[in-house]
Amino acid sequence: MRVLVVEDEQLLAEAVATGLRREAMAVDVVYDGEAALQRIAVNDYDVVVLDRDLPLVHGDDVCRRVVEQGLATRVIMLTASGDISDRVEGLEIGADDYLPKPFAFSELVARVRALGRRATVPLPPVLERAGISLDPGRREVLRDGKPVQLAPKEFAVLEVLMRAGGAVVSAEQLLEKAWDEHTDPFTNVVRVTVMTLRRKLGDPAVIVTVPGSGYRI
Amino acid sequence: MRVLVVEDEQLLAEAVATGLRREAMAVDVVYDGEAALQRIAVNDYDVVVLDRDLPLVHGDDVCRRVVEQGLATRVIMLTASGDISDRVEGLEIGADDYLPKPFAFSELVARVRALGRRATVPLPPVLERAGISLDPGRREVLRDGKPVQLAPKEFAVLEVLMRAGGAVVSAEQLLEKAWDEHTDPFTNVVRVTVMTLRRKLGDPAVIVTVPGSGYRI
DNA sequence: TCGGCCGCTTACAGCTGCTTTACCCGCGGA
DNA sequence: TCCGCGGGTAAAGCAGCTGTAAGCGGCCGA
Repeated sequence: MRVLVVEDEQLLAEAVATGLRREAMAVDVVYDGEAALQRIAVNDYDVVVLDRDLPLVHGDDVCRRVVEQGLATRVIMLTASGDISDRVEGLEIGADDYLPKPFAFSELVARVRALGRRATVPLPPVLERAGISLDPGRREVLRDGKPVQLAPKEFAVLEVLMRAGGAVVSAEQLLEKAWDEHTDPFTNVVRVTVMTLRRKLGDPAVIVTVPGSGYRI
Repeated sequence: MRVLVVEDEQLLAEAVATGLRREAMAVDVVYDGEAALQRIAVNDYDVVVLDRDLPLVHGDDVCRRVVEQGLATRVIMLTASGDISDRVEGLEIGADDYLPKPFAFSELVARVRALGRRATVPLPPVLERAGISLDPGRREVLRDGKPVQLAPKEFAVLEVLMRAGGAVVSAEQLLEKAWDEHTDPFTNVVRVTVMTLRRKLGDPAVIVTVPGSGYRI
């Protein structure tokens, strides 16, 4: 879990950071709103622990920016006063949680954890065709239900062919999608890779050659 | 909801108690720390409203005892000052909430209610997969039911892998999620940490490497 | 203050897989 | 018949990835 702590009071900021680190979280610390915006732009945080009263850029504005950009990042606002109106304001701005100072540390940990749990990314769908099942997320290929061990390049080529959905894919297109741009255009790699792929996938053949055009599943 | 109010200033104690009773809570009142410990040992309170400066036994000690005994009881500390040093101390002791005097009564009610809710809704976000059980709250890992001792970094890496739900996680992603921004991008830590993790988790292997891509559970 | 654990780096060995090279076959047209 | 071309296959070299050992500084608890 990656966390950014934004708090101008350095003593408190460090205390919070070390505490969270003890909970096995990866914590960055900044002391003003401007630095916070920079870090958020660069890194993909799960949770931002955000003081409201910040130098340079106010905490509310930092929070708004996070919400505007549609990031998966969650925000916990810290505020000096325990006023209820503050809480309502904070949630209106788009914070996901709100914690009045002074707070119990265990409380903060629990809330950071709860927010981090929400940020789960959906897995990409499994591609199926002609007895082949290819799972891009798990990097796993099944032939008639049996796992097949593929090298990275082989996997990449098969994935391109599967995504083409039965259409013919030329060797040039395969080079373009499965290799980077620095490869020799007169290379033989595609033929070799397709060959090993065919061998590993076994009979009956799933990759057919379309003479003069390319390959197809 | 069962509440214990511990406050040596009898006038204030009774005022708080009647106020909470009006909110349909069952409230007991004691005026010193020793009496508080007795009551806590006997009754199963949802929330304890605890003054810090108490006769006989200090509020901090009462709070520690509650935490040590692993009770479901939540503690709200009432502190005379909203001082920074108080806050930092509070982090260590383990109270669930802090309220600086003087406070608005509505605020106290809101917090007691919030804590009571949380007590009834225990969060069980235990991650399970492939014979591994990981409890983020308790920072505890079980392999086939047997506890495994992990260093914080090892725990963080395992947590990221578990949350990925069987998807492949690249070394870069692990760096991103389990380390902070001060790490060298060309580092070798991931490999080393994964190695020690594998060693500690024992056979059969749960973390498999996907060549060229990363790791997967 | 000391010892041990933790996190990290460095160094290295083994090996896998990518790529090139070379060669094969079959086919169609001159 | 020969030649060129498109395509398949085997082998080998090499680069980069991966696992592992060893060591070191720092922090924390005894």
